[in-house]
Amino acid sequence: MPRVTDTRRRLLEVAEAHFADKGFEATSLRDIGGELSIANSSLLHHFASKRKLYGAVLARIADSLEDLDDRFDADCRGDDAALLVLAELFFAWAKDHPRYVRIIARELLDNAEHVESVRHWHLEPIVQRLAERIGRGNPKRDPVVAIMHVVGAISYVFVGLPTIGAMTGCKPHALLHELARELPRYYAT
Amino acid sequence: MPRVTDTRRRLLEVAEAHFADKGFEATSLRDIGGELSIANSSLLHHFASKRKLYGAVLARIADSLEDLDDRFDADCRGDDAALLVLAELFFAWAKDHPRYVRIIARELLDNAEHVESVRHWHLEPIVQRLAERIGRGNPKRDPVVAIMHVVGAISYVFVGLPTIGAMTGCKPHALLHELARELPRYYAT
DNA sequence: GGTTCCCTACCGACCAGTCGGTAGTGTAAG
DNA sequence: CTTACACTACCGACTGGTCGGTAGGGAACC
Repeated sequence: MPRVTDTRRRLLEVAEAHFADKGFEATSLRDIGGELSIANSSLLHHFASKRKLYGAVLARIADSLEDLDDRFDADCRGDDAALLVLAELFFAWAKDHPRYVRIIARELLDNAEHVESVRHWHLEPIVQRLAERIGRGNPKRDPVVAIMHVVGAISYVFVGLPTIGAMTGCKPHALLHELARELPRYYAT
Repeated sequence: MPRVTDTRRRLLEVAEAHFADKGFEATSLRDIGGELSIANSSLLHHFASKRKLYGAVLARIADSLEDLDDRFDADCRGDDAALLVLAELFFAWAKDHPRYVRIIARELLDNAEHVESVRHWHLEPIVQRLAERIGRGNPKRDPVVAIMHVVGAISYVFVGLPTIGAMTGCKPHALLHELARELPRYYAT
């Protein structure tokens, strides 16, 4: 078990930013190391390969997703508006971790590796418990479709925010505020 | 104006598939040409550069988007449920052109170039007319947020379909059918 | 106190391979 | 003869990854 040195932590942070910005393929190890004035050979001393480094980034996302799941469990207790709770919770999570949202979106697009990462994230049980709980509160909606709808709409908005802002002339911050305000209109029981 | 030879058309088709599957960076000209047993230098005879080739793919998407806009104009005449019309129309479009959906999603993620492509697509006036029309029918919703919501949710579902299907054990086709059936629940006035 | 040994962290040089793109040649059709 | 299209043979730039080597800090031994 390797000690988590400071260098390793900083490399992870920089790598996360680059992967979120440009994706796995378009990011070079020299870019990442260069930002911290570290030779790529030194980077490879901390992470055995580019994929391992990427895996470490994905692992942090998985942890954060489990936190989110725990929070949903806590906030949902005795509440039948589970879908709205999920929407508001996921919105807040996306606002806190826009990079994670981007990386997940890229992972969905590069379906070559998605199976691996999905299994690696232990996501199936989370989604299934989610679906079960939401299905209980909203018997008329397909719970899986509802989850996709919530996560998809919110993720897409966060990913496309700068583009959409530039296109419509709206301030990104104002758009986000409006979306948050209107979530009940879409996801109330 | 170059004549649209058959080779050029086929190259465009293959390029589109590769760009949608793996993205711009991860796609090599040799991959594209190889699929048609054409040397990469021959490919570069038809398209002066990789970016130009990608640009040609984007141009086809722009054409298709304008068609979609025209159809929206036609279907919307005298209808105040504009948002639902948009949702159903976009759903059908995405089903017909899943590759386009993926390429647009990638374009949103790689915001380095998005400004260029958005301007290149003449998308601003389309979105603005859309927003105006939808704002008229749904005075209580922010029209821009509503458009993002529709396009985002549907796009994300299409992009993530194989992953989501594998995760939940649902058949992708069934999920799509359910989503289409439930659109009014989310987007009726 | 030295000496020796090992360890982690880091480096520059280098590897084989791939990338987008160029130059020059051949050839079949109009 | 010209034009369009395809080829082979390259090029320089860059990629992830390997290699041998080095600086420095502890710990064990004489």
